[in-house]
Amino acid sequence: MILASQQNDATFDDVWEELLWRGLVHVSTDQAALKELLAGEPITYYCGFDPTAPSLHLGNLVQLLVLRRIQLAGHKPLGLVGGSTGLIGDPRPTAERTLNTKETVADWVERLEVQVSRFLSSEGDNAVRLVNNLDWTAGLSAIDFLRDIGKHYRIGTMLKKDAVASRLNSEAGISYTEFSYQILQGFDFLELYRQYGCVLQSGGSDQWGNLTSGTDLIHRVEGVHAHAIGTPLITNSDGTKFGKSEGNAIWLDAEMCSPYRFYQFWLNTDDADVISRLKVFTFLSRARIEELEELVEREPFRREAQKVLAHEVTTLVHGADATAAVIAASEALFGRGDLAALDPDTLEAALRELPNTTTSPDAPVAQLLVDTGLVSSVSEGRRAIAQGGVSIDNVRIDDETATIEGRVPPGGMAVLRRGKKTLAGVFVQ
RNA sequence: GGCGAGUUACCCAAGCGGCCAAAGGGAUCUGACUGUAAAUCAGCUGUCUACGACUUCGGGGGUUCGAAUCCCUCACUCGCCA
Repeated sequence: MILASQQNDATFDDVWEELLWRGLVHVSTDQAALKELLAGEPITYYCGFDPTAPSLHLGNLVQLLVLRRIQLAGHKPLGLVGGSTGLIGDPRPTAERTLNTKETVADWVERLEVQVSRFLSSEGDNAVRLVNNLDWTAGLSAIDFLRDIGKHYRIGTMLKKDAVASRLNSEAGISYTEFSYQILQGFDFLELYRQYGCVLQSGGSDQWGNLTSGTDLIHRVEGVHAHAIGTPLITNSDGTKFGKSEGNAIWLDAEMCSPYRFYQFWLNTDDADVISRLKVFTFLSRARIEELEELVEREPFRREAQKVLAHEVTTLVHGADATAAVIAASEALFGRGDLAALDPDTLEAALRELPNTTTSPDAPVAQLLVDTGLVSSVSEGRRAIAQGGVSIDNVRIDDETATIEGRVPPGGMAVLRRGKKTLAGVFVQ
């Protein structure tokens, strides 16, 4: 339903021009050749997702949307979930990864496959096809691997890849396992070329070394020029990391990041970033985004662009119904100061959208902060209260040891607030 | 295989027998301002049955009235020499 409403902007010559305008191309192979390729007959292309967690996050969403935009231009996407690469671990610049058990990885693969398939159409001639690189590596012996694939790799080239070089220059060093990662990913591309004629891989620019590993291998073995697109790292203009909220990643899974939090994350986008986010994360037309850009300029306090952004992306990830519910909740809770004026049903629905807890009348406020996840320990809760950062129904709590007695009647409910915008619901028995 | 250096709280990094729950910086969080913004200023930042107690300085063991600090050992990292 949501997929059906998506389309590329017809005012662009082709999808390549649109990708450029949306700021989605940071590096790529031959630009002229890519433009021609994407404007021509349907090609098969892919992007891989490694199971490093039970859910994809916003960084992965960028890739999913790149896949979707190219699919909308008529091309055939392959969604690869890295059942084998997830067992090895892509080298991070800082430190060696901890290996997960095979069972864990297999479980995460299943979860990611479900998520990936949600963002791509599975209908028509260019329906998405899900692939798992474990299928062509599980049976591969170490000897065959070294003879058939390893022989095409030069150590000098491998050492020069940024991911490897930075690790070699760090105290962490790098294991042979992670060092080999680039070969596995290169082999994936070759395998997909052989099986499906896949000639394009997209990924984050931090994956560039792994992307070219594949194009180089295909060229060497098959004599064919395959292509790669590296999307830019999404950054916040204030220098903080994008895609984090209070230090936690924003996950696509509703269990790991509630739709309410997800919506709030987008709503709080900085003015300086909101336009580029609209380009990357929504299917809104160029005309519509330019209109919003003007609104940010003219009436920043209305935050129209942020509202549209939050609405669009939340709908994309969690669906229209969930989005309507979280918007209603947000408006109820942030709308006016007077919560008492809200009708109970609206309030209860809003509180259900928040992290919430049911408690007895003599519960200490500091404990409720912990129960609702607003803080991680009682100490932190007391600290927050001491700093004047905690309120119930917009009445500030000034005593660290306060209980809710007298503040919320038995059978009642209340809004527990920490800071300006971290909220939870409290239901009293 | 040999030798040397190192492993401190979310990150970087001081500390080298008691005055260390551990300097400083970054980051987070809270307050003021505000648009549920940015910038700026101020404050907080181990846990708890909370003016006290308990657990932390790679793991384990030991010396000592007392250890992040000394000794032994294991693991890991970095460098130099083979």
